[in-house]
Amino acid sequence: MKNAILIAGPTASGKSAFALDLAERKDGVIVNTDSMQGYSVLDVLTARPGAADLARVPHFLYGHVHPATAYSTGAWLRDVMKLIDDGTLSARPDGTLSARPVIFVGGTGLYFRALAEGISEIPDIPPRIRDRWRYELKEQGAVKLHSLLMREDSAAAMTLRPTDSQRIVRALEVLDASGRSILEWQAQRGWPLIDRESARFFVIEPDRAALVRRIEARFDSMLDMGALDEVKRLVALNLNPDLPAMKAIGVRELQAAMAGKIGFPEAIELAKIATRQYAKRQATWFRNQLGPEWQRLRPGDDLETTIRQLVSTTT
RNA sequence: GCCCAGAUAGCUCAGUUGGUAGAGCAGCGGAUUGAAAAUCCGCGUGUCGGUGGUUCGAAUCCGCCUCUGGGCA
Repeated sequence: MKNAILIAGPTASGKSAFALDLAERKDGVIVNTDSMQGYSVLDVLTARPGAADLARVPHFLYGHVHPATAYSTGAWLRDVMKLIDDGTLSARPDGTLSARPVIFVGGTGLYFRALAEGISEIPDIPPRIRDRWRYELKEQGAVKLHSLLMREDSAAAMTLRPTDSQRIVRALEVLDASGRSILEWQAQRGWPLIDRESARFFVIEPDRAALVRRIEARFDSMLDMGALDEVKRLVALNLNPDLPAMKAIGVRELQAAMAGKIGFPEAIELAKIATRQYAKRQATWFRNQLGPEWQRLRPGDDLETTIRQLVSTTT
């Protein structure tokens, strides 16, 4: 896909507004590049674009997955591929097809990497095998599973810390399901879905202190917008608390407060802290994992000028 | 006013019989190939309330002062 525009940024950095403004002026469409905004129910807590935004510009892959589903980088990539292949992203309301600018916006570094650099082709893991290893993790703990991996696939084990539960489980389930080491699979690099030459890469890097202020104000407004009811609706689904949607920031905290385990002021403070810590991890990823093709938008940079240049250069 | 208990990292607190201090949380830095808002790693950031004294040496013992709780009036 040619002329893609990628916009990455930490939570509450204003990237969605930037993308919306740009999409509207370029007659473009927006594709979600965030692991949490794909889930339905979590409208408020994931700061998903609201009805007014959706009416201005076509948005894709927002709220299209039920929280009972364990969505993933691979599933997202397949969803994007489908949108590209079936022409959905290029279609205009009048039915004509022409190159419509596609803007990818979100905060998940791994999704951007998969999109722009590709990800190794690895077969899907049957649910039975996934569940088995996650069960073993709970039963035995990460260190024991790491020892097991060391016996079965020592090369992979040596690239992982014995405490890194998630990657250990991943290595074990890939070996179990495919009979081959995850390292062998990963040795074959994937292909980017976008044409890198014609793409534009932007990452918003806000001042940390200013971002903290925005995070706190935004969580307060989420409460005003019904975050508590949203958590109630999610809890009513009675899902496994290990599911990714259940790990959205604010869910655990507000749930604990509603159950009377902690006070509401404390829950709110904890959620704000978790959001700050998340923003910090995002900043670390963007700072160190994104290549030189990414244009860094620092505080004080004029986004309006950036948008004008984009509008005038590419179509 | 008197009595008691406190005052140590941004916060909550440890600190043995005197040897210039350390935990948790917060914070900062880093890793990151299909649940990534996940998972994991590293880093202590200090006028020990102030002041005078005892001592080779005081967060620690003594005096005075300041502040904060609680009690008695």
